[in-house]
Order: sequence, then structure tokens, then C-alpha cells
Amino acid sequence: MADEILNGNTDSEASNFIRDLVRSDVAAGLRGGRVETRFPPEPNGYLHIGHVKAICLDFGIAEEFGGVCHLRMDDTNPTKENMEYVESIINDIHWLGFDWGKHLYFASDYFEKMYECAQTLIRKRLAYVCDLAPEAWEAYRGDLTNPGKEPPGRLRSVAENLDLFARMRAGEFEDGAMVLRARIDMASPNIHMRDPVIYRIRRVHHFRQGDKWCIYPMYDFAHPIEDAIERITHSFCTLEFEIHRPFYDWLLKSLDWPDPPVQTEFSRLNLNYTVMSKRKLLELVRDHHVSGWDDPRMPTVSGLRRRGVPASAMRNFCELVGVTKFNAVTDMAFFEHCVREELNRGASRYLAVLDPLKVVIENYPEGQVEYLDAVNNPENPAAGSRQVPFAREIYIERSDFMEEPVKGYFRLAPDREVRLRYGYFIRCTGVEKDAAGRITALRAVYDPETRGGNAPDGRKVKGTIHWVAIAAAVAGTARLYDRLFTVEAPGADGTDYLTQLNPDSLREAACWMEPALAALPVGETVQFERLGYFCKDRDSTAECAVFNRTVALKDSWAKKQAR
RNA sequence: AACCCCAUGGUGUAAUGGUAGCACAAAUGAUUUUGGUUCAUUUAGUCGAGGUUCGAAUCCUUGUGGGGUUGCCA
Repeated sequence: MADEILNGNTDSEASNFIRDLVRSDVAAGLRGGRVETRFPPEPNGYLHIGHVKAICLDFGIAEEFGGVCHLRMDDTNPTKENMEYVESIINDIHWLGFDWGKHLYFASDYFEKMYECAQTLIRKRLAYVCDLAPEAWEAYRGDLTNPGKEPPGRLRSVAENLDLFARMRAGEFEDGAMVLRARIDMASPNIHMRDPVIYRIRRVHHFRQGDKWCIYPMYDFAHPIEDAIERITHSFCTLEFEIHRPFYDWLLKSLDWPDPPVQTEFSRLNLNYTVMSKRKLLELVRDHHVSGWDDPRMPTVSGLRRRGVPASAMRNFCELVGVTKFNAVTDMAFFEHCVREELNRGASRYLAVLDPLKVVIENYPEGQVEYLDAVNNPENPAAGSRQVPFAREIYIERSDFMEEPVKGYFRLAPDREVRLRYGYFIRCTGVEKDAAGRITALRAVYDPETRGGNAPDGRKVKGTIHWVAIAAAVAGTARLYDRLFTVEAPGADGTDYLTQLNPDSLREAACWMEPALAALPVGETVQFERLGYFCKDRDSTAECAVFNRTVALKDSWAKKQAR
């Protein structure tokens, strides 16, 4: 602990280029020395773990430098946006533990102001109405290797442009008949500077503006204005917007905006064995490859929450993964590590058996039930202990018995002794099988002297296994999740990512649990000892508790076996 | 093909011209009433070639590799 402090490895404030940039801006007194950021999602889908990285950055930097972070719905394209998405975004960010106070904004609330900005541009001869069809425009645009050429619309007078633009707004023209373009440089090597479209005609009902507008601003035009109106100082976005930055700067300069915000780009989060694009996530939901946006296999915030991942684990993961401009792919194993680390500290332990094998303890009194003291969390003595019922007939995990044990196996085997967690030592005295030779039950004897798990004579056992008393057990279902895709980079090399879905990403198992688990509230994540972390799902009923496996425990024995 | 961005162990990231460090993963051992946890140890890196400098992961040139851009999406 002391070493960590000495080494400066207190992880919560690892240096990154954006933090350094903001620090130096503040030190230099740029933009009044203020720090004001924003997280600007388009409400056209649910938030995923990639967004969480941006959220942690935007809110984290603001908080660190004593500023505020706005939540702004970037709702400039009504075709894909709706209120359900807005609500899920708000809910998810709050759940993650961030708050924007009164600073919730909608880009669409600025439409009038944006319209005025467009008029200003027209008056400055920096924007014009273009009635070229998209295909016709291509001839003027040029391409990556060839410069574009002067489009005819550039010749229009200010008055005519003002008039046409007003009539675009008034709905005099068909969708797509004309657009408003910024007038910049048709020869620019950056195609986004070759007179980009800033307004298009689109007769679509807007979920907040209704049918007030039939023209909508493009992202390139809208975003800088949104940032500027809100007096954002630092506008962080992902790498693909890098090439838009010259336009961002050009626009605010053209509008003579004082002290304009500055855009800085960082690389988005990529995780292997999953997909992160909204298009693909939407497709998984729409075509029922998963049960919904909050399917526990989804990398969405709602999915991971339902899976049992704590918000703190997500935040910590995003902090540890860092912020750079390098196009990185983070190992899912690292995410799982962050989840386990958090849960190991906080999750209470319980006993549950997923693949039951009955054991009859022949020297234990028939009909007797006693209660054994079980520690709730060895990592946290304050979590206390509970009583677990024990009886003559119990279930153990089928994998905890081997009739002919392999080398290195130290669980139960004929004539071998193991410890029942929190209970007694038992010795296997017999194996019962059905006609097919499948083991149906085990006979065993227990040593009454070993109650609690220690032998007075000092003898040791190698294995400790979990169990539940059959008579007191509660029935439930465990949903065992595995990675959603079978390959590290779904969709790479032109392969259809849907063909790479993991057919075994969900396996349901009946499970037998100690009674305390029945009373657990929905949404709580606990550890099933020796198995993994499980989160009580909202599908639970009075008769059947449903648990989603968040992540399995590390299993060095299984790993060794696999080798 | 043109322009822009990027390149540090298998993965992610630090070192801001001065001892290449951390985490994950992997391996070994110790501890352990979870084959969990914890602890110790080990393996493993500055993309190549030139240059500047007393000194380069860092600056310059160049090559290579990866990513982005040719929506009236964001």
C-alpha cells in the first residue's frame, strides 16, 4: 500500500494526453481558465461500454478541474432517434454514478439559433444553396486524389441564397431537392472542406420538435455551434472526427465566435469477442439474436448491469484502460479482471450447486437438520456470517467426484476424504449407478468431530467442496453466459459477423441453492462459492430464482486440465 | 491512389531529451476451510534505416505497418 503511494501508482489519476492538455490550458488561462465539457450522445440506441469510456473522460475531466459536464442529446437527425433512447441514456449515466445537475440539453433546442448562424454564413458569402443532385455533385467534388471544381451554386447572390434557404425552411421544395453548403475550398485535400452540406431537407417528424422543421442541420455544422452556445471549453470526441476538426474551427471562426471551444480526439474503446457499433448492436436486438438491448451478453451498459457488473468496475476499467490516440483492442480478460476485483471485495458468498450429485451421509441421523456458521465474505469480516442448514442428504457438484481420480485431483473419490465447506469431513464409501452405468448417488460417512471444518486430531484434507442440503434447498435457474462471438474480431476480413455468433453463449442450468438466496433482492450480485459471481435477475419468481453468471471464478485446476 | 492520425513485451498503458516502469495475460512457487483471494518469482518490449545530441522510446528525415476520410449519418 505504502509502496503504491511512493511509486505514484494510485491508478485513479494516471496521466494521459488529454489530462495533460487540460492541465496546461488551465495553467495558461486559456478560455478563462475554465473547464466545461459535454457528453453528446445521439439518442439512436443504448449506451455501451465504449460510451462509458467517453463518459468517464468527459465527466471525470470536468470534475477533476472543478468544472461541469453537460449531458447533451445530439438529436439533429430525427430518422433514428426517439424518447426511449433518451430515457435509457439518462438512466444509464445516472447508474454509472455521474450527474450533470441542471445541464441537460438537446441540440434540437438550438435549431433556431443554428438557422440564424446559417443565414450569417450566407450573408458573408460563406454558404450557398446547392440544387445539384447527389450524383451530379460527385463530378464537382472530385475524389481522394483529384481536387474538386467550382460548383454552379457558388455563383448565386446573397439575396437569392437567403430567399432559397428561407423557402427550404418553409417547405417549398421536395426532400433532397437542394441543400445548403458551406463555401470553403473545392481543392482542399480534406474532402470535408470541399463545400460540405450543412443543411438538408428532410420531412421527418422529430420526437421533440414535431413537424416544426423540415430542414435539419448536419452534424458538422450543428456540433460546433452546440458546443459554443453552451460555452464548452474542451470538446472530446473519438478519432473518426479528427478530419472534421478543420471545419469545426473554420465555422466558429467564420461566425466570429469569441473564445471558441477546442476539439480533441481520442481512440474509441474496442473489446475483443464482441461488437461495439450501434448498427450491429441494433441488428442483434432487432433480429432477435439476443433478447434485447439489456441482454446480459450485450456490451451495453444495461446488459452489463443485468449481467451483474458493478458500475464501479466499469468506471475503474475505463480509467485503467487509459486514453490515447492509438487504435487499440482491449482484451476481454482485462475487463473480467476488473469485474472480479470489484466483486471479490464486495460480493457475499453463498452455496449453490449447478450440476447436482446426491450424497447420502449414512451415519448422520435421519431427519436431523442442524445449522452451520458460514462466513459471508472472507475479504470483509464486517460482512458477518449466516447459518446454513445441513442434513443427511446433500447435493454436491458432479465434477467434485471422480470414481477413478486423475493425478492431482483432490476432490472426492472412493474412500477419499474431503471437507464440506463450513461443515464436516466426509469420506466416500460407495457409488450407486443406474443400468446405464451413470452415477446416481454417493454413499458417505462423516466425522462428527470435524464440525466447522477442522479435525481435532490435526489430520488434513486436500479438498474443500461446496454443497447444499437437499431438504432445505431452493430451486432456481442459473444462466451461464459465455462470450457472444467465437472470434476476437467479429466481422473482420469481410466475414459476416452474424456467422460468428457463439451458439453456446447462453446455457441454462437448474440449480439448487441455500435458502438465503431466495430472499436476495433483484440486481444484487453474489458469489456462488467455487463457481463464480451471479446476479439475481428480474425474471425471478417466488417459485424459481433466476441468476445470471456475471463471470466465473478463475480456475487454475480447469486450466491445468485443459493443457 | 491523395491527405490526416497512430506505432513501447501476447494485450492495454507510463516514461514530456537522462536508470524503459505498471496492469492484464502466461509460467513457477508459497499461503489458503473457495484449485478463489493474497504474496513472491519468472518469461517478454521501444516497427526498420539514417541523422541531431555527451545522451533518443522521446526531436528530424525516410521506409514499413495499422487506422481514418470520398453520406443530403453521427
